[in-house]
Parts: sequence; C-alpha cells; structure tokens
Amino acid sequence: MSEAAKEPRWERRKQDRPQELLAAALQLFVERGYAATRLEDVATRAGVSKGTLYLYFENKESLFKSVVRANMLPLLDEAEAMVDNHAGSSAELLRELITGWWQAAKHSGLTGISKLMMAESGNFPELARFYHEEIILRSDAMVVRMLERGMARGEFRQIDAEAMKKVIVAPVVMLMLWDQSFGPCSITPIDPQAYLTSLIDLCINGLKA
Amino acid sequence: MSEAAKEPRWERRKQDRPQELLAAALQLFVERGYAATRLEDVATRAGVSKGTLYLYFENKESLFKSVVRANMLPLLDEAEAMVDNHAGSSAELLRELITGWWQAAKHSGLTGISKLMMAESGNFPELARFYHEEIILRSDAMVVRMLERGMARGEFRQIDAEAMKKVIVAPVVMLMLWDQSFGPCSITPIDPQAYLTSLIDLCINGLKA
Amino acid sequence: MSEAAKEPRWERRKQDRPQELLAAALQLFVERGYAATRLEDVATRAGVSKGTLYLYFENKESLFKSVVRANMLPLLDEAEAMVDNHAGSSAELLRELITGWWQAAKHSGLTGISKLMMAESGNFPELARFYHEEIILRSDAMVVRMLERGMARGEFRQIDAEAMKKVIVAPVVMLMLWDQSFGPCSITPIDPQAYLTSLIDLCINGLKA
Amino acid sequence: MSEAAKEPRWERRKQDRPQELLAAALQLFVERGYAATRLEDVATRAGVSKGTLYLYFENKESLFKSVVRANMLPLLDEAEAMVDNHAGSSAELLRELITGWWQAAKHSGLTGISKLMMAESGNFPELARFYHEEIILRSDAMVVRMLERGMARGEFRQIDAEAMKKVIVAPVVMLMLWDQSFGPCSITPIDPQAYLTSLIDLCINGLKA
DNA sequence: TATGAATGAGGCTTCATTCAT
DNA sequence: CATGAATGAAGCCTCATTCAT
Repeated sequence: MSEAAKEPRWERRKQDRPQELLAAALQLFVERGYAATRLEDVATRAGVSKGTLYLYFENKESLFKSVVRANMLPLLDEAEAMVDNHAGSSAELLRELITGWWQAAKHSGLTGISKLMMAESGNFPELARFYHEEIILRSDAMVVRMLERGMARGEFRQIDAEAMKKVIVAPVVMLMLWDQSFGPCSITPIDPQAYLTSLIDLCINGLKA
Repeated sequence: MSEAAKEPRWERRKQDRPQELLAAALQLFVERGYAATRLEDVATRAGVSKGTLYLYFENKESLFKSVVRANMLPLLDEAEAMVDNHAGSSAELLRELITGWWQAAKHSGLTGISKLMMAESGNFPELARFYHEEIILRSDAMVVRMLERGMARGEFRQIDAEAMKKVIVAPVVMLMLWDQSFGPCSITPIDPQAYLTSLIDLCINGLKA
Repeated sequence: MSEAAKEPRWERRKQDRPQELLAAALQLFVERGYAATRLEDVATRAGVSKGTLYLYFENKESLFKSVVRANMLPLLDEAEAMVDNHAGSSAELLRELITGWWQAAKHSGLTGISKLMMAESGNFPELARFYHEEIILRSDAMVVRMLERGMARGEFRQIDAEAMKKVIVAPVVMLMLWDQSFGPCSITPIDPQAYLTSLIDLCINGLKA
Repeated sequence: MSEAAKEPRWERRKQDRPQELLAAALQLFVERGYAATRLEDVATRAGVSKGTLYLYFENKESLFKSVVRANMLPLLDEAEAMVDNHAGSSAELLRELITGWWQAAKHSGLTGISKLMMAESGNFPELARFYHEEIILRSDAMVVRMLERGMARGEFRQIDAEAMKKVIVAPVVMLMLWDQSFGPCSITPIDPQAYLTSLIDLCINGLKA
C-alpha cells in the first residue's frame, strides 16, 4: 500500500523513546563516564532533540540511574536457574556457568554497567549499594553454590568456597571490563574464547578432587 | 642553629609542591573520575591556591597525564627482577610474584591508576596506549616467563601460557579495582589475604604437572 | 427533552473556552507575575491541553493583553453614572462611591488587574498606557467631579481637587493590592469593612466645610 | 603622578562589589520583576561578568533575598525615633512623619523594595513574611503611636487608631508604587510635593479634635 | 612564587511554540 | 477543534583558566 510508505521515518513512536534513550545513554556513559557525557549527545544519538529527553527522565542523574537499573535487573535469573537445575558433572556446570555468564553479559548491557559502576561508584553510593546487592552478592552466591555442589558430590576437593568465589568471578568480570575499556582502544585485543577456555581449564584442574 | 630557626619543620618546602599536588590529584581523580574532579579541590587538598597549580602544570589534562605517568613508571622493575632471579620452585615463585605484586601496587599508587585507566581509557587513548605498553604488556610478559619457567622445569603441566597469562593477572587487577571502587563504599569489604591465598592455591593446583 | 440528553451539564461548551482560559490566566498572572506563569499551568487550570491555548490566543503576550483588556473594560460605567446622577449629599455620594468602587473591583477582576499592571507596567508600556487612560484617568476624573460637586454645593471646603484626587483613590487601590498580594499570604489579613469605614470617616471629616 | 593614572578603571575593589551588585540588582528587579531579570544584565550593569556574581551570591534567589534584606533593614529607626521624641504638636508630627517617611524611602531603596514585594510576595512567601514583620508591622505601629499621642493630648478627635493606621499609610505606599511603576512610564507624572501636601491637609483636617 | 578575584565558554534545564494526528 | 510529543532558544550555573598584585 502506498499508505505504508507515508509513515517511514518521521513517525513518532512514543513507547519506544525511553528504550532508545536508555540505549544511547548506556553507550555514552560507558564510553566517556557520567560527567563527560553530554545530554545533547545522548539525545542526538537517540535521534531526538535535547528537550525530548526531559519528557522521559527528570534530569541527568535520573537518566543515569534508570540506565543502571534497566540494564541490571533482568539478568541473573537464567544463570541462577542453570546452577540449581544442572544435571551433569560439576566441571560441566562450571564450564557452562562461566561461558553462559559471559554470553549473557555480552548480549545484555551488563559488561557496560559493570564498567560504569566501577568508575562511578564513588559518585553514586546508593547505586553502588544497589549494584552490590543485585549483582555482586547474587553472582557470588551462585558461584558458592556451584562450588559446594562440587565438593558435596566429591568432584571438587575441599576448599574455602567463600574465599574462592571472588577468585573465580574476578576473571569473568575483568573480561567485561577489558572488553569495555581497552577493547575499543583495540590494542592487542583479547580473544574471549581462548581466555575463557584457559580460565575454565585452570579452575577445573585447580578444583578437582 | 640559626638555620633551623629559618626553616621550622612545619614549613612546606617549595620543591615538595608538585608531589603534594600529584598526590592530591591522584586521590581525587581516582575517587571521582577525571571530569568530576575540580582543580580547586585538588589545590585545596594540597594546601595551595588554585592559581598555584598552574605554576606546576599547564592545565587539567597535563596534570592528569602527569599523575598517571608519575605513578606508573617506577613500578615493575622489582617484580621483573624477582622473576628472572628466583631460585626456588615455580610454585614458590608464583606465590611471591602475586603477593609481591599486590604489595607493591598497594603501596605505590598503582591500584588507583589502574582504576583510573579503566574508567578513562576511552577519554585518553594516548594514555591508554602508554598504560598498555608500560604496565599491561610488561606484567603479562612477566607472567608468561614465570609460566614457561615452570613448564621448562617440569613443575607445571603443559599449557598455553599466552592464553593463561591474563587469567592469572585478572584476579590481581580485580583486587585493585575492588579496593578502589567498592572498597571505600565499604559494603562487605574483601579480605585481600584470604583472597590471594585462594588465588594462589587455585593456580598452583591448577597448573601443577 | 432529547436535547438535554445530548448536552449534559458537565460538558464543557466550546464557546466558553476563551473565558475559562482568560480566567485561569488572570489567576496565575496575578499570583505569580507574567514571566513566572507557565502556559501549561494556565491550560491545565482551564482544563484543556497546552496546544488548545494556541487555538484561541496567538501567544503568551497576546494572552496577557487579552486578560488585561477583558477585565479592564467593563468597569467604570456604573461608578461614573453614580457620580453624575447622585441626588443625596456629597458625603453620602463619597461613601457610596468608595464602597461601590471596592465592591465592583472585588467582583470583577479589577483588583487582580491592578496588581498586575503595578508589577508589569515596566515590561508592557503600551498596556500601562492603556490602563492609565482607561482606568486611572477616568477614576481620577470621577473623583474630581465628586469633589467639585461637594465644593459647589458648599458641603466640602475649598481644596485643590486635582491634587486631592489621587490621595483619595490611593487607599482604595492599596486595598486592592493588599488583597491580591499579602492577602493570600494571610498574615494579619486586613478587614476591608473597617478599613473603608475609617477611610470614609477621614475623608468626610477632612473635607467638610 | 603618572602612577595614579596607571590604575584608573581596571582596579578591582573587592569590598565594593557586593554593594554594586546589589544596587544593580535592585534596579533591574524593580524594573522587570524577578523572573524577567537576567543575571547577566545585573552583572553587566554592575560592570562585572556573569561569573563574578557567583563569587558573592549563591544563586539568583539568594541575590534577590539579599537585595530585599539589605535595603529593608536600616530604615525605620529614624522614623520611629522621630515619633517617640517629637516635642511639637501632633499635627506637626504627622506632617514630619509623612514627609520624612517619603524622603527616607525615596533615598533608600524602599520605594523599589515595596513594589518588588507587592509583585513577588506570591513567589517568595518567606520574604513576604519577613517584609511584613520588619516593615509593615513596624510602620503601622508607628502610625498608631502617633495617632494615640494626638488623641491623648487632645489634639486629635477620638478614632479607632487600629483601623485608621492603614488608611494613613496607604497613600504614602501608593506614592512609592506609582513612583516605581508608572513613574518611569511618565504618563502624567505625579507631583509628590502637591500630593503629600494634600494628604497631610486631609489628615490634619480629618483628625483634628 | 603565590594568591584569589575575575572571566566566559559550555553544560543542564525550562518552557513557549509548533505540528502531525 | 483538540491533543501532546517534539523542538530549540534562552537562562542559570559551574569551573578551567588568566592575570594583576
């Protein structure tokens, strides 16, 4: 129909605006940091004007918090389900947990959010607390459950799971951060596949009974 | 002595000014990020006036670069010497390398610099490259030498040292970042000692032949 | 009747829109001043959307002028007729003039308009001139006629009516202004009845032959 | 000396700045109202740049409050002393009080402040309360004392001083407002001398025993 | 050297006005 | 006629930088 051609690019899609703005803001906040990100750039990247932003977010800080919350919340459920329902060996679970975690983080905005929180936690203590509770505590606990499952089944040797959890999480988080900070800089880019393979190899060998 | 009277110990010596400014700037840049750090706050924390800062540094960017360079340079020599001259077992070397690295980073400003570069690499590509070459490449290479020494001596199993190097460095760097970002937030602070012990335990068990 | 069903009483009739907008605008302009009044608030108070306002008024300035003119025009005729046709004593005329003036001003929007012109005359010189000619000159002249009538009839002593006119008008205008500015602030509100009684008492005693 | 010529107009007089800014702000706030006054215009009129204003006042509202307070406080003492210490007849006191009040108001910034408060009291309730207590209540009380003195000495007839006070104050205040609002508009300017003479004449005749 | 008053470019935010529906 | 999403000019405010002392 010729009518369909009538509404190509000038159509205003009110309901999509917040998503587009959040996506644009996430990119810029991650790239440049909170203070160095200009709202006009966010608006331009979302294809709207400066003023439009204020139809959906009260101010810059509110936009920032929305970016963090929107990208943080719908994330850990899948990984947690995997840990709790896994039927195979603990080595297999560990492998799937790490690779799955990275895949999920890569496709959602979590890699960017992690970098953002690392950089801005000092300026937004409430957000840092929120991030700590929603992401850090939950992912730590997930790893602990995985380790204890392995020890209970006799597949992993006896270790201090509480002390070990962050050691295992750390390389995954670092991969996210490198991906976001030095990745774009593109100096000897890291190969996530080989990196994760080595990590899993080290863990499985380092934990096996 | 009449000289002592001329120069009581509370008097700030002029030649210390740049160091005091760099120290103050490092703290604030790390806490708040580059853009959110006000030069007036840097000057105040260093005990001088805003104008004085410009007697020693051309501008804000120059101060930032000086901060990074001053804290980055005098760092890796000791660790490198340790790797090259170590006489004991490779497990022992690994342990000393990791704990020594953390100690050195903790006492120099490297933990802060690492956080800073992670946050600001997008805004300062030249600095990112400099950091990459001076810190990342050298520390990676150091770890590779350590791993190859272990394999050559039959103490470590055969692994892909190039792929493994970053896996081993990552937890140490993460410890620095946590220390700088969520540490001050003081939500369930991490215990570096237990953390490093677990890391070393994991590595030694994961690498042993 | 079927007509009644077609037009329930809660339905806003289109022809009332301009009046409702003018009324809402008058309130807000008087409360907050011209610059501090937002057109969105005017529209909301009138129960319409922001865009609708522009169907009836060209822009903010045009709305403001319409508010002033609409509330200014239909006012002095009654009072003027009273002065010219009064049959009683001049003291009685003075009493009725003052109380009648206040009543009319109170029930029309003139008290608000007076405050508005006092506040915004500097920003709207043409309006100020208009107000001066339509309100100030005419009411001054009315008072002059009243005074001259009293002197002509030997009821008032000989005074300079031209110089006295504003002295007599001033307390009435001040009552309007207090009513509009500090009235809502409600700090020791003024009692118009007692105030006007004192004013009339002072004038009659001060003018009597 | 040629040296004196060296520092003619570029000399920075830190201590005078606040006064110059307050004076410039008073003028513009009175002319245009609070919202319509641009801080850049205030700064320009004071001969400084936009940013300088913020060295002395926190923000626009703070400047506004400072303007009101600075011009309001040092004002009523003289008039009050006059009422309490006057030795002559009460008619004489009334004459001097009214003319003195006008002179003082004219030379201080009170005429402008009065107009400002009339226009902006709705937007600054706290200031309105402050103004009410510091200016209105005190000047009202002063007039009451004057009236009671006259009645006590048998020079004025018995009246309700409380109800009459505002009637006597009103014409003086109106003179201030006219002076500030329609005065600059310069349409048939009022002659303060003749106006006050008529006012005093009316009062003395209207109050005499 | 050291100071701190002054500057002005630039970012955040508001709101009068437009326009496609 | 009515709506309300969108625009962008304009004002407040911050802060890196300069400069006379």
